[in-house]
Amino acid sequence: MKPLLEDIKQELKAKNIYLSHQRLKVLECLIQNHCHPTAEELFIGLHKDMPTLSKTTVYNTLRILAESDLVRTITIEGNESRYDIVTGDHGHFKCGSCGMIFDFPIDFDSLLTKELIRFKIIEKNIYFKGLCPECISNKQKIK
Amino acid sequence: MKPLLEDIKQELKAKNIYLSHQRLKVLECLIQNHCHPTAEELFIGLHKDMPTLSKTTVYNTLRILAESDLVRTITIEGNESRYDIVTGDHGHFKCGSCGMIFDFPIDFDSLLTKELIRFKIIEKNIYFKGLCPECISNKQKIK
DNA sequence: TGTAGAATTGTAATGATTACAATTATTATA
DNA sequence: TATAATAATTGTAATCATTACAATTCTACA
Ligand SMILES: [Mn+2]
Ligand SMILES: [Mn+2]
Ligand SMILES: [Zn+2]
Ligand SMILES: [Zn+2]
Repeated sequence: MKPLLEDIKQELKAKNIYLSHQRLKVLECLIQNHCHPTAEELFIGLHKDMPTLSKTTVYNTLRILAESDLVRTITIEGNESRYDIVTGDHGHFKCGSCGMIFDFPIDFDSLLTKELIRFKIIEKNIYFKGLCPECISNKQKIK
Repeated sequence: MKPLLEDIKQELKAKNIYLSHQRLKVLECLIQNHCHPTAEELFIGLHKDMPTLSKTTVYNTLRILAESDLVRTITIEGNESRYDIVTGDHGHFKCGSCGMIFDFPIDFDSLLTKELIRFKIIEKNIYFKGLCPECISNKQKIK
């Protein structure tokens, strides 16, 4: 599940991708924050300790990591991409009230219907929208 | 599954949404083309017969229809929204070679894990990416 | 140490979508 | 039917995430 930085470093070396200071910081941030941040959020968080960091570098790094399958790009909203260091199959739930994104497990085998038998599946994505338990109970209180 | 224009007209009337000429044409186009078009594609297709049509109207119409749950917004790529007149639960497969988007059935009950038991699910989305049978066989020929 | 190649940076460009104000169409009312 | 109020459409400008690009800086290797 949760990947270790050391393992990722190994994979990067194996794929001949140079691990610069900036790239390392982006990776660390993704590993520590499983909140599926946007590029902007990553930039803001990293910029505090790295005032010279460029937003372009954040985007470049995320693209390289995604192309190497070390990061998964999540598109839920259409006007923003989010990034997930957990690349294994799992679903995402976005709460429409607080905006939080939750992971949940998925049995992908049960999804493979006969209609897809002749298709080659490379990437699988599932996301739900609705209300998280916290926000549901908050609404109850207001009533 | 495939909705009829008459049924949609009824629903619009029930929801007090005025069915203008432009909105009707957008709906007709979505019903006739199950290719999950973008707003741009809809605009180009409709503009031939309706030179006065504005792209803003296409966007406005799609937003209203989506808010009324008569159209489903599909975000697969992140830099473009696509629209589907079929609002019932089903999955989408996008071929990375030809770009076509295919529908496939989904057993959503099998997705409801205990982790989501306290969440209120309002919208469910599944999309896969990969290669369609046609493009797979085309690759074989090249070899 | 010098140099070629790669990474980073800052800025400008792109492109989808939205905001807005003016115009046009529809509906309700007299 | 004429009039006024309301709603929809249109064209243009603005927004905002992302990308392109050229200049600068860094890294690895001889
Ligand atoms: Mn996740
Ligand atoms: Mn569909
Ligand atoms: Zn919530
Ligand atoms: Zn294909």
